[in-house]
Amino acid sequence: MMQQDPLELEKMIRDANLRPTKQRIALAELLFADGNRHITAERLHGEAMEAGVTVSLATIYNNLHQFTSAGLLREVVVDSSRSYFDTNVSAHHHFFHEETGMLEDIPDSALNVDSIPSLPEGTEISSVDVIVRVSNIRS
Amino acid sequence: MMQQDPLELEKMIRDANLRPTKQRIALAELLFADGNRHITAERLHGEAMEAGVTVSLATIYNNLHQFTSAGLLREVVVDSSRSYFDTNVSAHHHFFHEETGMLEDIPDSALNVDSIPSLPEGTEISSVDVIVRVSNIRS
DNA sequence: TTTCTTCTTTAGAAACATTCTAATCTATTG
DNA sequence: CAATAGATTAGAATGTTTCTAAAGAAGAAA
Ligand SMILES: [Mn+2]
Ligand SMILES: [Mn+2]
Ligand SMILES: [Zn+2]
Ligand SMILES: [Zn+2]
Repeated sequence: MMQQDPLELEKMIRDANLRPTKQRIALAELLFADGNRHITAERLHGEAMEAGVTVSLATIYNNLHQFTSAGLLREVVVDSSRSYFDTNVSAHHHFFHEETGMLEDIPDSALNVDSIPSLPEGTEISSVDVIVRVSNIRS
Repeated sequence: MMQQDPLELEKMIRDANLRPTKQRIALAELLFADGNRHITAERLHGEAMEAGVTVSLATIYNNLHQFTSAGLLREVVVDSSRSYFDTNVSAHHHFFHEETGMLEDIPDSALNVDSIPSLPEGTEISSVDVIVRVSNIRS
């Protein structure tokens, strides 16, 4: 994504059939203005507060899901107690830092999933998610 | 695992430095007697009730975590709202059926993760998890 | 077996992330 | 501006998991 221009963000929001409200624009700026991000609802809420934007948690969740439906975000499942949202919607996989809870992209070119086996009868692939869980080397 | 003999289950429990209580043995039977399983806490609780074993949810969680610590189970993260426990602790990956929430093993031989990229500085791999999410083909 | 200690189970409360409700507010359109 | 559809919000509710503290059961010692 990597948009900075508020006008481009507004266009992006409109193109998703959403109204460019104050809150929505502010969240889009936090999410998309500075390159790729992996963020939880709670952290986005915290950043909005820090940025002086008062926005409720319900609105955070509403917008994260609406952006996800519009294909502007994807949800990454790495933790059974929290949802992560990824501004990089192109094909790629992740390192998950177990100590910090941080997600880091693995470029698609750097990891090959070969020979996916025959799928269960009557099903089609929805996505293939690879999570490489890493932890700090204990000395 | 695939043990059936209650005595073997008791030995397994003792080897994990746990006491073979009524509840623990009953849960071990449900988990390990009939081959590999992928199960949530809530469903295991339901099965215990059906089997006539009264056991609290707290005990279900206690034992799932204790079995996991002992290497008898592993936790599989596929859903940001529920934990799945897998009786197959050998290296393998999973199909996740999005409609039903069921997990299915992919034999390790049937899927290769090649060329794992260089890890972030100072980290080591804890695990590599591949989830192939599948859904029913919509006709 | 009795006693002692440690581990285990339990009900219920608490924690926590997420979703829902329904009232209020705002953007858009005519 | 008026009308409408969409958005935001506080707070309640939900669902899963964990915690607390008390009672119960298992193993060890005598
Ligand atoms: Mn969600
Ligand atoms: Mn857990
Ligand atoms: Zn990513
Ligand atoms: Zn499995």
